[in-house]
Parts: sequence; structure tokens; C-alpha cells
Amino acid sequence: MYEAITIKDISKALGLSTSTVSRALRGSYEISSETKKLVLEYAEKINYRPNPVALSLKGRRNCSIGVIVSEIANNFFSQAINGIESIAYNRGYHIIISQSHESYEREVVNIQHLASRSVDGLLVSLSSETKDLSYLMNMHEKGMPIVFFDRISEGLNTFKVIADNAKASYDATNHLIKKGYKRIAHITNAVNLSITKERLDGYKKALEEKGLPYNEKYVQYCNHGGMVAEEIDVAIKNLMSQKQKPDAVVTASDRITTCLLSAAKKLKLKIPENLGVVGFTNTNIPELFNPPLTTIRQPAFEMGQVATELLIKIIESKRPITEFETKILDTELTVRESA
Amino acid sequence: MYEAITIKDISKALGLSTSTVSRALRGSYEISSETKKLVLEYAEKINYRPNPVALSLKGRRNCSIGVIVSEIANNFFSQAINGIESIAYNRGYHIIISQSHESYEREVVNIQHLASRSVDGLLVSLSSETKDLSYLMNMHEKGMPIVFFDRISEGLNTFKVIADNAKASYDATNHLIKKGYKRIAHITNAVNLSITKERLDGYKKALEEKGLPYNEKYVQYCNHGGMVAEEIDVAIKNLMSQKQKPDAVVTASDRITTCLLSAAKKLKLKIPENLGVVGFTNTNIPELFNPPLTTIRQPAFEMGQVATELLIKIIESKRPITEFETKILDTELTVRESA
DNA sequence: ATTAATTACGCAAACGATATCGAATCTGCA
DNA sequence: TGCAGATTCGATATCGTTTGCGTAATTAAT
Repeated sequence: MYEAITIKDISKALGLSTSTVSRALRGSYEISSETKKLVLEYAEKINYRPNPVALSLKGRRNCSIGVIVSEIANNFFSQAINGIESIAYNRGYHIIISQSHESYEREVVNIQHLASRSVDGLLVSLSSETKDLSYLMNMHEKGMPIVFFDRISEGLNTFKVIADNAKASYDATNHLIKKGYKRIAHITNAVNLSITKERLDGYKKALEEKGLPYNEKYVQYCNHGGMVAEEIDVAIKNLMSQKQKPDAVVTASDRITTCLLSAAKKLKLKIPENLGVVGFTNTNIPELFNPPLTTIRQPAFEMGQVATELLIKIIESKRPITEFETKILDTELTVRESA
Repeated sequence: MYEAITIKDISKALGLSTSTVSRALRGSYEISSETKKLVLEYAEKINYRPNPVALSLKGRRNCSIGVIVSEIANNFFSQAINGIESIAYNRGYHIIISQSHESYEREVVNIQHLASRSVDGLLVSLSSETKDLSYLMNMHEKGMPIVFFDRISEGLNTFKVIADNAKASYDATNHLIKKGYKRIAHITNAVNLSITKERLDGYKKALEEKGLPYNEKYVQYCNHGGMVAEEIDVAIKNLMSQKQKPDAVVTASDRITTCLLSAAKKLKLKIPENLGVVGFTNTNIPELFNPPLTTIRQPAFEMGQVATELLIKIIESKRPITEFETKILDTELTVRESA
């Protein structure tokens, strides 16, 4: 197996004890400056790197952060991860990424694996299946720093970073209403996700304010967030088979938006004439779609950054933090041709 | 900090030694079946999980695989990672993902971090800056299993998994020629990447076979693979400022393709009338673009799967493997409206 | 000169799990 | 009864690092 230089190699070469070398490396005041210099220079010369595994075992900080998201192959999450990495890298942390694929079981397995590899903290965006948070609460109580982002839960008292989902869908719905659409549907994510509730609230509020009726049948849930293409087909079918077909849709995720466009193309539905579309999406090429998409863009990169800063704040805090807040970041509605 | 149940807790509770507990847990023949049963049941009851960090330190297998790619926010790589994960998960391995962001320095830092966290093996796709592989060769000689995928190097004798890039760009170029395009350009990745050479070869071969001249000025390299938008703008400007403007382009990456479409839109260039486009891209919605894209799709998911299977084969092999092969997977040309 | 304080370092235990070696108990056989 | 061999388990070293404690050597104070 791959073997590296250890502190023992240094101590042998220099005729010192391992403890002296260790302390010299860490700049302890107990070591004379000459010895320090000797050790430091030799370590530099042979390119010594402390073994993080041994450090972990000793219980010291690890300088690594575990990240769990449902799916990497998703613009929002890959951008968020880039934000996470940008901060982590600057602060000397490494990130370890896992995917839950919207499965509760895989979420638990992966998070436990991260914890047992002794990451210093966890950045969590919940799977759409997750209802029981006891495993996370357990870890949290035992002192594992955790910050939620995007898909959060009230069950855990810690920092949370989200987009202003309610306002975003309020704005989107409002925009459609202003454009003259009357029967606005909402295709959204799994029902128990925090983002789903937040977005639904904004959607309802906009309808209410303009005196439009709220029709339960106009809200379709995709339990796999659009990762399973069929569920979106079913959702669209459900919408379009109603007596009063909707004339516009607010879609709540990247996949849902694109699948809706595909379905509309198959059904020869003209956008925006037959169907207005405003979508939550973080694609960087909304203008290249046919038609160019009116989008709500979430500040994914910034969310990752803010969440990471908060997590590192917890990790590096001397005394336990008890006051937590939820950061809410603004979204951006960009009007193009789809509505 | 987060603390878990150890073998010591079990031994204390059961009045046994840690060695007995350890052996019982691993099913050693030296332990009586009653003791085994006792230990196993108790371990199950209190939900004991061996500490992977301690196992790593002991030098045993870790059941984790390090992955390094240039960019996660890239359809090809995120799909490849899903392929990697699908195999790894089934075989009981966890994956740890890092990004080089096309930087040699970050590649080295991240790979060394992965190695020092004692992953059992490495799945590597090189950054576009990487020329010096000595650090990887070093690890490889010391016994670290390594498999390259997509962006490979001849410098290391190990398994490699690539798409049939030469054939892919040959097919793409050929398709454009058949469609009547005469002056076909090629916007591609960094010059020292293996995929760049392979794709250029196929491009040249197609031109040669049809008796079309090869014009160096028609080949533009993007050293950041399109991550820096300007470099693509420059490439397009370089192409379009020539006396004999190209009438078609073969683009070599997702980003390059989409940036080209954006640029064409700005320049009011009509696709496919003024400019034929065939692009290497793994987007799952090529038909939603305007116009629908003629694409070369790489078998990203399968590449990830194959690479992972090979890596696990090396990891779990009793004796060192000395015979390595390079797997070449077929790509898929799908004709749509852009050419 | 004797004691106290300071400096500079080494010894050994610890983190959690495993493996080597050795020891205790039991069984079978002469 | 005595002894070899099998069976079952424990003590200990180990991985690489940190850390509490001990101690020798030097310096300062009385």
C-alpha cells in the first residue's frame, strides 16, 4: 500500500523523540528555537505531511466537511457545491460529497459514514423521503456541527440557509397573473420537503391576493423531484385531463421544468400562447431554450458559501453555540419569452 | 465531539477482552460459537459500527474510493460520477469526490489529501493543466491502485477507460461534410489533454478522406474547457474574423457548445443555415435547444461504471496486476436540426 | 553551597481495531 | 495418571500522532 513519511522517520533521522518532533512541528513553546528550526527544515525538505487518519483517531480536527445532497447532476446542487468548496478551500477544509438520490436509507448510510470518518461538520440538504430526523438529532446532540441548506427541517435547532422560496413563487405566480393567465398550476417536489411547502405558500398567497381560486387539483407533487421522468408525465397528464385545463404553470425544479417543456413539445402545446411557464431553475443557459425560459434563479453558489461559513463558525467556535438563525437569500426572477 | 460505540464498550459490558470481541465480530474460527453469538447479538443490539478511521490507521481496507474530476457542474462528469457510485454502492464502497477546477495545483493537493485519508484507490480524470504526472506515478509505484477515465495519460501503466473520441469526431465531421458544409472548424479543449488529441485526429482524418484541406486556423483551443466564457468568445471571434469564415463547427464540450450557441445568437448567425453545429455534449435535453442540437453523446455513466469495476478489481486482487488494458466505449451521434 | 525555578526534552499512554503470540482449559489416548 | 494436542481466549504491540508527566541540565535566588 501507499506509504508516506511519518513523524517517526523524522525523529530517527534527527535523533530526537517523536514527541519533540511533534511539538516542534506544532510550534510548542517547550521546544528550543534551534530544534524547532532543525525539525521544520528537515520536514520541509522531505515534504512531510501529517497523517490525517491518525489525527482523526486522536480526536483532533480533521479539516474536512461532509456534504450530502440528493443529486449532484443538478444545476442547483452542483452550483451550491462550488460555493461550498470556494469557502472551504480558502479556510483550509476539504469537502467530501455524498448523494442520497432522494432515498432516506442512503441518506442515513452516507451521513453515518461521513460522521464515522470523523468529518468536522456536516452540510445537509435533506432527501425528499426523509421524515425521521432522529439519527441526525442524535449526532447533533453528541456535538456534531450541522448546517442545513435549501431543504431544511424544523426538527433540528441549528443554522439554516434557504432561498426565499415563498417570495420567489409569489413573484412567479404574480407575474403570470399580470400576464393575464387565469388558471395557474404548480408542479412541485415531494410534499414533505420544506421547499415544497414554502413555494406552495407563496403560490397560494399570490392567488389569494388577486382573488383567484385555489384549486388543489392544480398542484401536482413529484416525489422524486423529477428524477423519474414518468412522474412528471403523470403530473402533466393529471393537469391536462381536467375540464378546466390550466393555462400556465409554475414549476419547482430544473428537471420538472425541462420535462414540462419536453412534454409540451410532444403535446404540441405552444409556449407561451397555450401555456405560460415560469420555472425554478439554475441552468446557465435559459435563453437557449425554445422558447427562452422565464426563470426563478436561486442563489445556489451563495447559499453554499453562507452555509459553509456558518458551519466553520460552529466548528471553530470555542464555546458551544446556542443561538441559531435561519438565513434567507433572495431569488431572481428573469422574464423571458416563456411567460 | 461526536462519539460512537467502540469495541471496548462491548468487551467491558460482556467481560471479555477486546481481542476476543474483535475476533468474534470478524467471525474468527478461534472463538466458540456461544461467545460469537453473545458478542454479535450485543453488538447488533447497541448498533455497533467499526470505526473506519481506526481501520484505516491499521492499514486495512477502507472501502472508499477517491474520485477527482475537473468540474462537477458538468453533465459528463456528474453522469460519470453517478455511474461510479452505482457500482461502488453495490460493492460496498463509498466514494469521495474532489474537483481540480482544471488546476494542476489543486489536482495535486486534492489527490494527496485523498491518498493520505487512505482511500483504497483512485479514479482520475486529469485537469487540463496537468503535464507532470510524477506525483501520481509515485503513488502508483507505492501501490496505490489508480484507474484513469476520459482524460488519461500514457505516462502511467494502468487501466484506462475512454470514449472512442477519434471515431466520434470523425463521425461528426463526416456528417457535416455529407450535409454539404465545406469549411468545418473545431473548437476544442486544452491542447495537452488526451481527449483533445483524439478528437482532433478524428476530425483531421475525416477531412483528409474527403479531400478537404486541413486549416490550422480553423482549430481553436479553450484552455479552460469553456469554464471561462471569454476564451470561447475569443475562439469564435478568431474563427469569424478570417477571410474564409467557417460554415460549420464541431465543438468538443458541453460548455463550448452552449457558449457557441449563445455567441451565434448574439451575432445573429442562423443555425444551421449560416453555421452547422455538431457538439460533444451530455445534456439530457438536446431537443429543447433552439435549434435542437445534433450531438455526440459520450457514455458517461457506463464509463464511470467500467472504471469503477476495474478499480475494484485491482483493489481486491490478491496478487499485483501487471497487465492493463484501455477500454474504449462507443459514442452516439444523434442528428437533430443544428446540422 | 544549597535550593528553587526554568528550560528542553524523553517516556509512555492514549485514540480504536487487529494480529501475533502465548496461556489456560479441556479432550483423548496410552 | 500423565501428556500431547486441540480449543478458546487474553496480553500486548502496532498503525501515526498528541499529550501529561517526569527528569536532567541549566540558571537564578538565597
